Amino acid sequence: MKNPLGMAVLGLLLESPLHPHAMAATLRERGMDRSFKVTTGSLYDVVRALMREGWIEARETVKVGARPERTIYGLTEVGREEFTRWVDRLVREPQPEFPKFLSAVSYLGALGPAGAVEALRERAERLRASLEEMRGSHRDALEQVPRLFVVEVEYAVRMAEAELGWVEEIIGDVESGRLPWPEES
Amino acid sequence: MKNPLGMAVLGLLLESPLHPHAMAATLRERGMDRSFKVTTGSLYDVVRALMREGWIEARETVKVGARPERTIYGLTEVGREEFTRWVDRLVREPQPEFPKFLSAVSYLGALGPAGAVEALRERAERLRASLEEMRGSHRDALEQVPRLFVVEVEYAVRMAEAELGWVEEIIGDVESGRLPWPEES
DNA sequence: CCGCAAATACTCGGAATCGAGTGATCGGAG
DNA sequence: CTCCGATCACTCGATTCCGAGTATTTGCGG
Repeated sequence: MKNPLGMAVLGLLLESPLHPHAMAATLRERGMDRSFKVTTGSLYDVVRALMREGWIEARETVKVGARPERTIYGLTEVGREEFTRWVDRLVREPQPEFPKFLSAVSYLGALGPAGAVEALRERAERLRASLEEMRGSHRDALEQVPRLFVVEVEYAVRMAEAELGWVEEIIGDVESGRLPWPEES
Repeated sequence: MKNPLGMAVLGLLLESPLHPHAMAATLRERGMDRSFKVTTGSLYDVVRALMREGWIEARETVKVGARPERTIYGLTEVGREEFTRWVDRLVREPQPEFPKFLSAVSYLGALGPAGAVEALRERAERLRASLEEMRGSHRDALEQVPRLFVVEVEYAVRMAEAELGWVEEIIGDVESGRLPWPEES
């Protein structure tokens, strides 16, 4: 059980039993798909895995019309405990992450000074747009629910701001020569 | 071709032809394994994929003693172009990322105010340690190579600082009641 | 000169991932 | 009342990922 989507499922079932499709729908409705990569395929795999571990259980299988059956899953006592343990662990222990931008920056040299500035400018632009959007949805959400339920957006905003700041600084450094390009290329 | 490790391979071959094992060794030596997830298994898959695309080619197969053969790969003209395109694209377009901490923070509520503060404190501690280490290796590296080749560490440091700042702020907010826990839990 | 840890170089198969596909039902425009 | 697109609910298999395993060789402490 390494897929964070499993954590999201447990978190949802804490409130009430659901069937997989409803889980995906709810996660998307609440904008949690910004925090979790929720793809249908993986979802069903994850649910099966949680069953195997005994953290959730099938409550009932309902058949409406001739559609595929909906199996409704609920949390077990163990699942409730594991959920907390899971959150706690991920909060406590920073995991090594490999964002694509980090990879790309490692080879920034390949773009040449002009190309690098060009590309970084575009990134900055896009970051500003995405920040705008995040701040908007955060404001909206705050009118509906307590702040605690939106802290993850505050975190995302903060990180995006930091990245934007760094990108702008590097653009400045390249243009001013504080970040020189070693000969050729 | 989505695996960033492919980009790292192209970047290395830009300098000189290598065999897979040497690629892994070089990447680790240079500390690039902080930017790329370099696992042997994936490496050989990635090399095969790059071959399929025609971005690299087998140069020679050397047999030393009774060890497994080493196949040495070199960049093709297409590969050289694709490398630049790849870097450019990843710099320009922010990709949606799903760091585990973001997932965890979404369910911070589950820990209760005291538990959350406890866990966040530990994270802060670990972040400070990891920052210390990154700053050290950045200083060391700067004496060996031009700044351009270490910008990715500057980025990583900046992001870690931002996260630490946010974590400390949230701890303060919980303790001061600026981030209240909605009833129960 | 003996043994054993580290380095060399890769293979293999199980597990995880995911998107495209399937086929049914529902709502509503005409 | 009938057609069509959206929604419902899930399955399937191709691809990717990766760690454990294999088998040799080199270096070196005693």
